[in-house]
Amino acid sequence: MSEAEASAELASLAGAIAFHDARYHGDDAPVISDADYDALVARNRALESAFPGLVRTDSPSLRVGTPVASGFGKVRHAKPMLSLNNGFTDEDIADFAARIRRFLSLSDEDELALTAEPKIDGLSLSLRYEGGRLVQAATRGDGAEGEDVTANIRVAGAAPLELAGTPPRVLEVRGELYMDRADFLALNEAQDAADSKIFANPRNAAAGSLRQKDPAVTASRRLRFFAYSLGEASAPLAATHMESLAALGAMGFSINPLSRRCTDVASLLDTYAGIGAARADLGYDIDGVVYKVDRHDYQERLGQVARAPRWALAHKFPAEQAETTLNDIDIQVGRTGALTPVARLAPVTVGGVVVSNATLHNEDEIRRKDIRIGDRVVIQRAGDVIPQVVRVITEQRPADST
DNA sequence: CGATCACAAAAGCGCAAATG
DNA sequence: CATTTGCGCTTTTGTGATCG
Repeated sequence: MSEAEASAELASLAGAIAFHDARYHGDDAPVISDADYDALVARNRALESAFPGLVRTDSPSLRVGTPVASGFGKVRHAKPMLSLNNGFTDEDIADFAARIRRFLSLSDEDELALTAEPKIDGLSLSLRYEGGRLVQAATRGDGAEGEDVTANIRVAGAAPLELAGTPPRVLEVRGELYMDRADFLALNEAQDAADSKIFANPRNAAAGSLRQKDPAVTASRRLRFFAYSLGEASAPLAATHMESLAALGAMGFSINPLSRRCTDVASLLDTYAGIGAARADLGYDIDGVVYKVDRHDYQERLGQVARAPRWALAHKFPAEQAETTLNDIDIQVGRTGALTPVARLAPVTVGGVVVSNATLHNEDEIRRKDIRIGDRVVIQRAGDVIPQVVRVITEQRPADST
């Protein structure tokens, strides 16, 4: 196919898809089947990938709310949803603050206020309000495009459908959807009683509840939401992060009560220690503390690097570790045919979750750590999910067992 | 020019829904 | 009813760019 032919077909596809979008979204009266629509979109995508130079500025693949083959629609975020850089040591935190001071050319006398707030272990959402009313709720997705979960958020009762006071015309509120530990345990008891599947942890339970096709199921789950930042806003709420949070609270959102404003690194670390000490009693899971530059004008000047803002840092809690016995090593065949060795472990509790498998990543990893069947090993949960073998403790091994 | 940094891609787990 | 697919979350890894 020539470029000219491709260009002409892309033009006609753009027109056709726009027409059907309008029928589907605007009047809720589609004139072709979903499958036929999907075929148009797929054709458009195929042509675009064959002729990247021909991607139109009005390309359907770039548009908001383009429905996909099945499940939830896609939503393109007005502003990208970023992730956070991580820090682990006190030194990382000091470096973070120093880097910001340097970037902003602040003198030692200039105040640099940073906020500290718990990093909730849930899923981030972007809630879009127009005229004070919720019009769209979307998951983070890859940061640029997420899933439309509006219908489920409407019934979840976690965030207001209508904002109190006089909100800006357009306001995107971002925050974390999560499930309380108590609600998680109660849900699992109910699931158990009904012979249904048990959820592994509150985050997965929240994610699963949100992805329900039937909003009635979502409505029956107790989901909660902490607002922690803004996306697109037709007018700023305040000049600082703390004041923005207060404004969000006044509009009807839950705001995490442990957020603090600090003016030096020592008090950041104090807050971190305090939140860490309170962690077990919070009622919900957190996996660290997030520091943010308080002043919005500073935030803007700092901008972002890669997919994370320069003005924020996640101070992670140390990974929880436990000791157990390596019973066996299996080779697992992945979806793409990749081979992954998996450690079969004597079950052990790490961070409230019973772990019996851990990834060994690849053969080199096994050799490097000299891991063999029968070893006593230390495992840890990296991040949230994947347990891994950190090191080998004992040297007592059955002969020749790799 | 070697070492570090940034970034994308790939992988795993748990889940829900689609598929066969 | 079992398998596959796709998503959210996270880390690892390979590669390319940049810095000293």
